[in-house]
Amino acid sequence: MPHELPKAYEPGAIETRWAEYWIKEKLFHVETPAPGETRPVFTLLLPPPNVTGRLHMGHMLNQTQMDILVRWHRMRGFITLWLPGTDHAGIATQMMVERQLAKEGKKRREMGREKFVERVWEWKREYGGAILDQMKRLGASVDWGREYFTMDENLSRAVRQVFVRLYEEGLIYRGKYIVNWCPRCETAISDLEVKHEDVAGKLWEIRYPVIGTNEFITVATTRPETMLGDTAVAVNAADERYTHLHGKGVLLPLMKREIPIILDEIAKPEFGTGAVKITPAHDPNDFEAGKRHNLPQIDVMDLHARMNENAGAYKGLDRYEARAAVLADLKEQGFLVAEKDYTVPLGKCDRCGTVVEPRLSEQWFIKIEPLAKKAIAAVESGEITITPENYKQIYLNWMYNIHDWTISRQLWWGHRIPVWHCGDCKEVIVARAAPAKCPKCGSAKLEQDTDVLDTWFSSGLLPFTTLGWPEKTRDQAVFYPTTLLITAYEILFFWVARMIMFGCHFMEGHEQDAAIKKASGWSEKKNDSVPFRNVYIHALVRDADRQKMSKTKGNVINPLDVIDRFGTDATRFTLAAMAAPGTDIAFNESRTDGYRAFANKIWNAARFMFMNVDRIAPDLRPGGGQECLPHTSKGVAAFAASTLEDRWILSRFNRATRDVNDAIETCRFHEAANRIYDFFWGEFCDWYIELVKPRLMESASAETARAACANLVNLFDGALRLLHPVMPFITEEIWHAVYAGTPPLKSIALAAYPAADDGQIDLAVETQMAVLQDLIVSVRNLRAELKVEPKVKVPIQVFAHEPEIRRLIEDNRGAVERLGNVEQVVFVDSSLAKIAGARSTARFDVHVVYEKKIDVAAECERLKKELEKIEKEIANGQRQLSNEQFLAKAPAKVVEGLKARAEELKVLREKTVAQMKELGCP
RNA sequence: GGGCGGUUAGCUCAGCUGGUUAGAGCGCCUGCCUUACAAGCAGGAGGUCGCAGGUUCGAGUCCUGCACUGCCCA
Repeated sequence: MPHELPKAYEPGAIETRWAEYWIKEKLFHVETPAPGETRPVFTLLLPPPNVTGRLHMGHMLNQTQMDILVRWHRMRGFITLWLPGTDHAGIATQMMVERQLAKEGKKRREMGREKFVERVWEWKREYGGAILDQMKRLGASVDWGREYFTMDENLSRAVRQVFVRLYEEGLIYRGKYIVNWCPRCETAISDLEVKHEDVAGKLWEIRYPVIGTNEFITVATTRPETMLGDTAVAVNAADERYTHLHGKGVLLPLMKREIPIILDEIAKPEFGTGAVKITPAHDPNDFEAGKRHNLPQIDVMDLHARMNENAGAYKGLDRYEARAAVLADLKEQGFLVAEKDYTVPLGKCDRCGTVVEPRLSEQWFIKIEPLAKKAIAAVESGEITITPENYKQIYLNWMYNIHDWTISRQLWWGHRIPVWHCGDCKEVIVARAAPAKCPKCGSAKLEQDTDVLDTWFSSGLLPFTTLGWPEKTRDQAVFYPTTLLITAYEILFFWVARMIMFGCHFMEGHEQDAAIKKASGWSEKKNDSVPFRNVYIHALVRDADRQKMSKTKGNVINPLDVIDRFGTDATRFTLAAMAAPGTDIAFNESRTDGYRAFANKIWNAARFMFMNVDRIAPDLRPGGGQECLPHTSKGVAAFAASTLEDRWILSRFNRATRDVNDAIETCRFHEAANRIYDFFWGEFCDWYIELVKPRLMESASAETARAACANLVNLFDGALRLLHPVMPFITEEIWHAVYAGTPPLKSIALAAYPAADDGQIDLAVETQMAVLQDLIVSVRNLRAELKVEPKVKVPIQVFAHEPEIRRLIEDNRGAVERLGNVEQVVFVDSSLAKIAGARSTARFDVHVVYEKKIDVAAECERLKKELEKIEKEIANGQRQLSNEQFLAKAPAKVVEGLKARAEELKVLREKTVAQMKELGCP
């Protein structure tokens, strides 16, 4: 196959083609491993995107990181399972479909539950796969054969099972409490779904007449409309201002209702007037106070937060209209004492932004404490690790202060609560399947509870329900606990914490297949009930100005747009390279543009390689496929290092390999990405390819050329595999081309990931190469300074301090001449430091022989600066070396290093001073 | 009110357990179409690491306080 690659890399077509290929070939499908399997396992659950969702940058970051880890493990020979799916997203989906209906002039309630739910399913079938289709563009190597949806029958069955078991264990209860009620969504929501916000508001002081006196008691409130439901006024027992009113009552204005003055801690003497109104049906604190004092609960609003019949004359008004009306009436009747500016904390519905109304209603709750206990233990004991570590404390703090969880939602879309109510005897029946008749009275008049469960209730179960629970399956034995969970901080409580609680509870006693557990490196873990061994929390993606992306601000960056412009690989690389743990990512397109250039660089390096292969050895293949498999091979086995640059690049490759593996292992994606970038561009392209060129030229012998070509191909193959997890598309494309379209495996994704061979790391060679690089850079630098015409080759003089340095330069004079644009290298026997326009290092002096006069003033300026730097460093070093404490306490390595450096600095100073003198610098 | 972060080059960010000379990308300046790549090559300028103390032989890195800034929770 001739390797005719276009001159510039065009990601679009290539990426689409491979994305389709990977799916069509089912490359990432994992069959259930049979008993006796001894390979290690890596399991990852994709945080299920919301079925109504569209891919955003957060997803892309999340999935890029997961895909890097997944591909890396797969290439290292792990049985690697990445489970994709979507979440039914109760409120969001229902809202979406209601909006669709509204356009047709239809209403949910007119339609009826059954028809509505059918309509949602239709919607789901039509649009629900959008986000997963978008994911395919990213190259996420998930097992599409195991895709799930939280409303699937098997997962729904598991949800019912969980509900019933928790109920039987006394961990689910039903009761009338104050909950967060969204009047727009017409449902209760959990604490976590309420977003708090401070807004400018008012504090009103209202006076209530004390019965049997001429006095008034003044209360302060931010919500005057709720006074219609007041059932007491509270004062603090210790507050002497009110001692004389103990035991008395007040006449509630507007309602003309007699209510008591009670003594309760809820009244803080230092706050406002020290007296507070108590509205048990509309405030969580008042609700508790009401219970303490056996107060009636008067609900004055309906589910739309409109005033109801208990609100007397205000019936039918919206809560804010009622507020205005109440205030006007109070003012008119002389009860309004004051109106002050005040910052009011408001709770808003996370989903729709409506101000939440604390509402008294009957709901289902989970008694969370027993579950939380196990979830705390799992993290405290280290059975689950959380990275970065500060999130561990955040998680624990939340767990310690956890409240019971409202799990019922007044929605139609979701898992309907498996509870039936007997129409005759009012018996409550909790069952896995619909009962035919009431077990208590035998009545057949049974009606299922109308509520559904919080979406997070079902997603909290996914780590085990996706593996077949409640059946005991082989999949569970192999893949549970999952290895890792990668997610954003935002859902640490919503999802991560709940998975831990449910996992530790329902999988208690579970044991992972012992051989696989050992092979995977988890022998030391004692608890196999946890849903995952590790949690990695990644940062938020913000816009280039560090602003949080939001639709209202209009600063949302659509990853697919970025992909269209720069390619998936470049976008993935950007996210990887910027993903330092713990800091948010300010997504900057200029970065992506830079990484597109990187892809282009790789592309052109490949073109260079192919150009030579086609000419010199068209039959050449990397190591006969040796490096592809097995997964235990190390280094670049087929590389024949015959020259300095060969030994150098081999050493650098192994070093990079080692660093990259370490970095990925610990989720330091930015380090992995940068390391590969530096190696590929800064070492392989900038130096190795340039150095190897002479051996590939027509003038070289066929044998030499073929050997050089083979090295190039083998190294390139290794570099592609090293890069593959981060840039899967371009690496796949070139890899297939390297094998002329007939690779030993279906995909580079199945080839072995490079492992470092310490035997191929050679520090001495790296040092030698550094000297040569230093020399070449010095020459280029001098040429630029002397303004030598770019095309003119000039001779250089070199003085080497030591014979071995001289030998090194002699042996590689060709390289110096080529890369330094040098006509001839002439060695001299004494220092050149004094010569104007020479460069000196501790190992050599170099002088570019060229007539043009140098700019003395500029050169003096440069030397002066350099001398200052040297002097400063010398002073620093001397201070330390003359300090006995330092000599005694610092590690020998540091002291020796400093001494050696001091020697070098001395030489450098002498040379610099000499040169300045020679130039006649002031 | 409680908790957690951040402040390093013009911009966006690295800098792991304190150790010789603080790095990258982009941008900027100079010069090059050197037959892989102008999405490129070569060279260069640019930082008292927010401020003030402290610990240490040694601090961008650890501790305390302050300033500014962001986020989460109630």
